[in-house]
Amino acid sequence: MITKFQKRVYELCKKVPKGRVTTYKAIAKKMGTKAYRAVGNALNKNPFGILNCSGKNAVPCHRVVAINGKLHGFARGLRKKAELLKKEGIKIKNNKIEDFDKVLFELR
DNA sequence: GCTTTGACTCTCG
DNA sequence: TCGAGAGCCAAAG
Repeated sequence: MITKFQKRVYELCKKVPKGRVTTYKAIAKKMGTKAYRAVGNALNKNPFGILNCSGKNAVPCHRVVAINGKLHGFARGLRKKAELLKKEGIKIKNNKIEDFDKVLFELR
C-alpha cells in the first residue's frame, strides 16, 4: 500500500543523485511537514525492499541518513548500505559519513 | 476511532 | 561528549 505521503518521500529520494545523500529532515521539510519519523517510517515499510535499492524502480533509501550524517539505525542491512555508499564515492567511518557537508544534497 | 510503534530530531542534564 | 526524555507526524493494529 503506497500512500501519497510515501510516494512523495520516494520521489524525493530518487532525486538524490549518485554519490550524494540527504536527510530525513530535508525531505520532510520539502514536503512542508515535520514528520521526520513518518518519512523514515515510510521508507521502513517501503515496497521496494530494504536493500533493493539497485533496481530502476527502487528507491535509493541508503542515501537518506540522519541529520548529523550518521546512518543512525536503519535496518540489518545497515552494513551493506554503508558499503554501497562507499562504493558511490561517499566515505563512511564507523557508520557515519565523513564528508557529510560535501555529499549532502539539498532537495530543490 | 483510539493506541502503539518507528530507518527522527531537539533539548536538557 | 554521551545519555535520557520529550515532541513531532503518519501508518498499522
